Formats: sequence, structure tokens, C-alpha cells
Amino acid sequence: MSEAKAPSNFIRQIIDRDLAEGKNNGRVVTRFPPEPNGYLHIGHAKSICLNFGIAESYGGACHLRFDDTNPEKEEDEYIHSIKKDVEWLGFQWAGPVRFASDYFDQLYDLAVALIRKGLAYVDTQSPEQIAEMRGNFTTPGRNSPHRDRSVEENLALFADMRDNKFDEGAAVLRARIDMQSPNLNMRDPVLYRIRKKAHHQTGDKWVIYPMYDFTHPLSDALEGITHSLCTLEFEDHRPLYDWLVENVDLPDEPRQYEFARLNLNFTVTSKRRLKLLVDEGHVDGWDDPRLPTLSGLRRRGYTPAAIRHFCENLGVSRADSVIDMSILEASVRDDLNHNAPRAFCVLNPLKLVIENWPEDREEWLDAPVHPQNEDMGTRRMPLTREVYIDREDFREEANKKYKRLVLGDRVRLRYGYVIQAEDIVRDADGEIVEVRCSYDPDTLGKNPEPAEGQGKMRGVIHWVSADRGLPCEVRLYDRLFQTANPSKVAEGESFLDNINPESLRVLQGCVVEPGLRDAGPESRFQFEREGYFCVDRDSVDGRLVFNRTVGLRESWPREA
RNA sequence: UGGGGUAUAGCCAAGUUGGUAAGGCAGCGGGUUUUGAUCCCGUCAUUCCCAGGUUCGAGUCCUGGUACCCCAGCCA
Repeated sequence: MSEAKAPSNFIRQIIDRDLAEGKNNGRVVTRFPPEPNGYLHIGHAKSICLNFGIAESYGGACHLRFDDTNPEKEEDEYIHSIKKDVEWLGFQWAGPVRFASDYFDQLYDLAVALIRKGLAYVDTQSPEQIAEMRGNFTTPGRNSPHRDRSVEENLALFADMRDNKFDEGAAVLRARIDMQSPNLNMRDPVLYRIRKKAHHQTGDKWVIYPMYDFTHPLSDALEGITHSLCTLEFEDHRPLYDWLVENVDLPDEPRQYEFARLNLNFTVTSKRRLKLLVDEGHVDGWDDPRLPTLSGLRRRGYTPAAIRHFCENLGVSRADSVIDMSILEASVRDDLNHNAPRAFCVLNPLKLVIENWPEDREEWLDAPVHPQNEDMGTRRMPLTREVYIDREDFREEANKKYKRLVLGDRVRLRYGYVIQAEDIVRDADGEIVEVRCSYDPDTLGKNPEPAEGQGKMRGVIHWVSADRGLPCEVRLYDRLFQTANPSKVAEGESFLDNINPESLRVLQGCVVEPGLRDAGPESRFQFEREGYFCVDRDSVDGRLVFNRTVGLRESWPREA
């Protein structure tokens, strides 16, 4: 796969300009700040590629920082999976894994400093009162009766909050900004709230937890982040981000820039919805191959390179967009086409008996591992009297557009001999259970002489020895949802109603070439003429399970 | 309804002192091929949300509209 030089985008232009102006002493430091409350998905990959990609190409650094300010939703399991996914994509964060919770002490001190400046106060109104007083789009907010408490009183109250002297919800620390602001985020936003819940990192040390709006800009400043990249919905928060950076006494002044999040059609990328699909068992866990989670894509057979290439080709802009699933699929096809070893697998076996082939003869044929890349070497496959071909590759009769085996016509067994279908055997129900054929011994590696009375060579089909082939299971996936925008639902319906009932088709009794006996989970192959597949972790010794990553592009007329 | 944003091909997306519409995916036509794949070649916006205006010249500037997205958590 060609090394894509990261295309220009408005963020890189900002950085170029900053560098030209000598800002930040020439440093470029970004961060990827997931909340450990779910698994990473393809949308996060865009952010990861952007942040790490920028650090890489500017000789800067990118931090991995867990934005763990809400102990009610966060879990260790997510921390592990997120680290694994970032590494799997091929990125390495600078320095240690960081946590916003690492800064809880400093954050507390900064909050105290804000109180001292008269820029923050403890509000002991109820949540309902606070919401009511905040006003709405058309009505300005009204000042809290506690807005003008003395610094001393605020200091004491905030200490009481920390010291567990209040019930949950009984008090919050708020910034003292402007209740009249047309931007609701500036109407004295809550900075700290009380949550009597153990935290996965800090245990029960704290009963007060800082809000995202307070934590994020200050964590950025504390880490010396220069460019803090986030998605569009945080745009309205930027004035608050700037307010905090300005009013707090820290040397670095990070800047926030927003870009459009990635949306893919026919799937969902919201942690809430993904979690629901997992929790309600609509899918087989967070790594279900139908999910756009990174672990799901990995299990599906996607490569890190394919995902990175996909993200780099997307571009970065501020326009809302929905990318076609087909573009993601194209990226993995492109990668696997170049890099996946080839193999034969018959998905829907139909027995083919070569009548003029001796019973006990077993001929090991050479085949390239990759027809366009000799460096990948060769593989050997046994040809025996009885082989399996796909039912789709045989018809009693067909028009000339059909390039497979037809009764009376000839076809090549790929990397083997040319055969001619002579007869068929049916079972009691009239179903074809066997095709009898003859082979031409003079056609290995060369085309047959045109001869009288013989059918034409219609094409090439794959096959697997009936004696030597390995039985396996193949799982064919389709899009998880039937509608392009699953979240768009009629009154009273949920996105779950848009689930595609046929998103998974399990094929039993498939047969794969014997060379794959020891293939381990996540090894990827192109099953020639079928598509790209990878070994699923459900495989057990002696019985492989394959997931179809994506089919080959098919551009032939189906009416043939 | 107040605020903040965004509109360039079927889907993304470049376009930066106004100078005559990149690239990717998809599509279409042809060639090669022991994978109906790959690969190769060609083709694919007289027009940039709409309407006016400025200008020799506008996707880029001005004016006025329209559509869509985000915000009223003690979530992130």
C-alpha cells in the first residue's frame, strides 16, 4: 500500500501558520482524550489518525489521556481496550498513559485559585433551581442568590464539598461568568459536582469530581498541549475553554480547534447505541464483526493500514458529512489485495468426480501465494479424483456470459487441469449431488489445442480436494442496519427496529485448502474468486471459522 | 425562538492577494488477465445552495435569502 502523505487540511494550515509565527516555541503537542466509557470506534480512528498523524509529521508529540472525570460511567475494561486499539492502529503515545484524574489535586488547587480571584463560587441551590435559573435560548439566565458569597465563605464551602460535608447534588462549584450570555455554556457553568462513587483510578479519595469543561482545558495546559482538537459539538464550549486558560495561572495556552466527526451510513457510531446493541445482545459483544468498533473491525479482518489509509483519505473539514460504507470497504480491499495470501475455499460444496483420474492418485500442484507478488512464494495443493467446487460454479446450461462450468463444456481448475463436465448425478429429490467430468492431462500450465467435439473453455474455477480439504465454518456479514441512517426513526420506533435480520449468515460444511490448517486467529486471506476472509477467534483445533471481511468487487452481469 | 456552525459531482474533499473547478471512492467505455478480482488507458462539475451586485474576470468580494447541523446535563 502506498504511503499516503497526509493531505493538507485547515488544521495543518493553522499549525503551519503558528509555526511560521514562532508560537509555542515551535512545539506541536496534541492529545487523544477518550473517556473510558466504551470501546473505540471508527470515528475515534479519525481523531486518532489526526492527532497522532499531526504529531508524527511535525516532529511533535501526542499524548493519550483518559478523560476520566465521571466515575459513574467509566470502567477499567474500557481503558485496556482503548490502549490496545490505539497500539493496534500503530500509534505510540508520548510519555506515559495519562489520566485527567492524575491532575485532581492540581485541579482542586486551580479551582481554589479561581475562588480567590472571585471567579468561582459555591452554589447550594438544587439542580432543578440551577437549571431553571439558567434560562433558555430566548430567556437570559438570572443570577444565583449565592453568586456573591464572600471568597472566605466560598473557600470554606468548597472545602466542605471536598470533605464530604454535603449530600450529592447539594452543592456545586460554578464559574462566575455571565448569566446573560447568549452562549448557555457561559452562564456560570458548573465546575465541580459531588459524586460519592469510587473512581477507577483514585479510589475513594474524592467525593467531588471536576466537570469536562473545567478539566479539559486545564489538563491541556498542564500537559503543554498546543493544539487541542475536538469535534464540532464542542464549538460552543470554546469561549469557556479560553476563559479558563486565561483566568488560570499556567504558563501554556493551548488552543482548541474543532473538526467534523466521522459518520458512516448503515451503522451507528454513538457509544450509547453501541453499548445498547452489546448489552441487549443484538450482537456478539463489542468486537462483533458487524460493529464499527475498532475491535469489531479487527475481528472482521480489517488491517490497521486500511483504517489509517481510510482516515487519511477522508480529509478533515468542518462540514457535517456521512461517508459511504463502500469507501471503508474499498480501503480494506485495497490493502488486502496487495498483502493477503491467496487460498481456495469452497463455500457451497458440490462434488466433482474426475472419471479418468486414478482412484489413488494425488498430485501436488504448485500455486502462487500471490499471483502479482512472487516474493510471497508458492503453496502446494493436492488434486485428487474427487474435489469440491462451488454449486454456483456449475450449471446444466447457461448462456455464453456464464464463465464457469456447464454440462458438456470445459473449464480450468485453477492452477490445475482443464476439465469437461460429462454427466450429473441426482439424488432422490432431483437435486444435483455430483458432477462427473474428464480432465485433459495435457493442459497443466498450458492451454488446450482447439479440438473438434469439445466444448469451449469458459473460464477458471477454484476447487478443493475432497479427501484433503479441511472442513470449516464461514460467516458472511452484511450491514447491521437496513437503512442508511439507522438513527432516523418514525414516532415510537427505535434504531433497533432498523437492524438487518440477515446481517449474519453462517455457512457450515465449507471446505478450505489443507495448507490453512494452522492458521491462527486474525490471519487474513483472499479466498480466490470469493473475497477476503480472516480466521475468527472462535476457531478450535480441527475446525476453522472464517469471517468474510469483504467480498471481491463484482462487476459481471448477474443475468448471465 | 437567542447563540454557534456548514453548504463545491452519487459520497467525501482541495480550492488562502478574485485569473477561468485537484485528488479519492463510486460510475461509465476500452485493453491485459489461469481470480467475472487486480492492473492499465480513457471518461466523469461550462459550474460551486439560491438571487442580486461589484469587476475585464467571482467558488473566492458585497448585499439579501434558503437549507441543514450543534447548544437549554451537577455527561463527555
